[in-house]
Amino acid sequence: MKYTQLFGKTLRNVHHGVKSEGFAFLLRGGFVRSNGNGLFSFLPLGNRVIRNLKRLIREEIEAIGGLEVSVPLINPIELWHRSGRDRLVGNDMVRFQDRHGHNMVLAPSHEEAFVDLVRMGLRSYRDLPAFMYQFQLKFRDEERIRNGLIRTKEFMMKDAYSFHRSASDLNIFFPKVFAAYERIFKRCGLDVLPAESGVGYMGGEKAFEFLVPSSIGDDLLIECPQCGYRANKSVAMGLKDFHTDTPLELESVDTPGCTSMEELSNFLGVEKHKLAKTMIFKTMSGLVMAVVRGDHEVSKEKLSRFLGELVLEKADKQDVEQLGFVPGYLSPIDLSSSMPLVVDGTVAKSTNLVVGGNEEGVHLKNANFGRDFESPHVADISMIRPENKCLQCGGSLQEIRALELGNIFKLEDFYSRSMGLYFQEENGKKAYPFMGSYGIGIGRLMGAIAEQLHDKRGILWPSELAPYRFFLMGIGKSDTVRQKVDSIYEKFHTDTLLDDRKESPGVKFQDAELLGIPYRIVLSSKRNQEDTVELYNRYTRQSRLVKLEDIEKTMKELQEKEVLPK
RNA sequence: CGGGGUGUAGCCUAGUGGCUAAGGCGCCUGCUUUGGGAGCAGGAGACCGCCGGUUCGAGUCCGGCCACCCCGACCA
Repeated sequence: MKYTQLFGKTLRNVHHGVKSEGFAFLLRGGFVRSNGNGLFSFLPLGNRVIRNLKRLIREEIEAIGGLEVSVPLINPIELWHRSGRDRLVGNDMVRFQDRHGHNMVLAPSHEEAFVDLVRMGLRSYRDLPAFMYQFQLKFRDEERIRNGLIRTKEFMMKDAYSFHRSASDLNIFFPKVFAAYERIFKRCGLDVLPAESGVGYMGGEKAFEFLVPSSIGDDLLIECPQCGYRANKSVAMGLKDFHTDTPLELESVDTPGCTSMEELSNFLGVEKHKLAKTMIFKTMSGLVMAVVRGDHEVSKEKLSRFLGELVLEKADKQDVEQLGFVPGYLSPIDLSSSMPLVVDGTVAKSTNLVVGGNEEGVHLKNANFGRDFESPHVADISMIRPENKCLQCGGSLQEIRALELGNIFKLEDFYSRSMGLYFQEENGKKAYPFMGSYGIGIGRLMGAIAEQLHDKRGILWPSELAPYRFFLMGIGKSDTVRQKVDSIYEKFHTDTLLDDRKESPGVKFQDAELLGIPYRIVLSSKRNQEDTVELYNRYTRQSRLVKLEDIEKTMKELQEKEVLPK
């Protein structure tokens, strides 16, 4: 490619709102442009990176048997009725009607569409396993759009779905995808951390995320450096401490204006771990009350897991009042409602907690589980804190901010049962396949690579992802130099960006660094006299002189060899 | 969705209520220059986000709307 024919110029600066350095380089280099909040165009250079990412991912997914297909971005809502997820997903999913008044959605994920596709080809156990993937847009009307490509409304995803005859077949297959994911991220030059994660509205039993530590990530990981335990904070387990005393008598106290744990703790002069926090959540089948200690947060993932159904959100004020509760002073004591009460283990074990009085401005001191309030549902529903110890080895835990790049879910037979996808077993009986689903966000991956792999001058693309492998330029007006440049370009033009601009060498050097092209080849009349060319390595910032007669051979070798910036 | 911030030329910015809205980058023309974002000369490019108000006079003050950016959103 000749630079003069390339669309998308480099920029000297971006406005200071852009906090993410990697994203700033992507903008400055002319890789991407924003077209509105959370919406992006990929320019020729950026699109080449995307293409390379896809090629890399195809190689790894097809190496474990994946077949590439494509299902539509738009789904009839009917599909989502059948799985029941139309009621779980909420406002992330854009719904609309076509001109005939048919209800459609922009798919935020494609489990339903794949189940529907597989239905056409699945009759017998002999048709299993099936493993298919696609690169397809997802649309999620995100409430939290941020950091350029990291969190967008519309994004390309590699999503893969596997269908198995049995749970054990799925269990055998699952680690293969896990290993393929590790290879993919490694080839991208990223040190990812696999971690156990929640399942959200994807459903299913077990899930893992692949995350890269990053300050611009939205996830918190809990890790035990001693034994290697690692999980998303939303599902992480740990040894929680609790305090016990001799139970005292239940006592009412006036607590005007204390509707948060912070206020209550300050007002009473009592540490937060001696308070109990009572909250009401919505689920599809109704409301549920949860009690955790004042210094803890409810994990909706853990609560969902315990209930066996997705916890959607906090109940709103009106719902709470309608049930006869006083917002800010919720109490698990004297529950007249039939709503299930789930009590965190730490609350059940602690003594003399302060709980809401279910009366404006009143709390109750010395509440004790088993005496003042009771429930058969005692479970771990609170998030652990970094100061808690590892459940497996007792070691100290640490909290890591990280960015999720991919995930893998064991969906079991949730979708096949709800959507009626079945096959005939050897014995003639009907059976439902066990499913896995496996995603990687392509744009986010590109953003994460730019974020992780850059220096002051620009991006450091791994060689197999770089838009071009060679940046070729000549210095001076010498005709012989130009001819030699042209002759090299001719042989390597598909993998070379030839900077044929009438710019000073400095400008070209700067842009070559910014674009992160791994090798820069410079010919000049000065060097030309010695019949040598300069070969510069973007990662090491070292250059060496190669004899002109050897340069093509050297370039061929460099084309064959994949290199990471580290 | 909540809080905060910002909207001035393609990009980044300056601009006490007062003349014809300023600078840098980029762009166009010509010449010079060719090893780290070159020099000289000339030139084009702005309904100052939109609507309304205050005022003799608004880019500037007030109100509303819109867009974008940052932060927060489970602690009722």
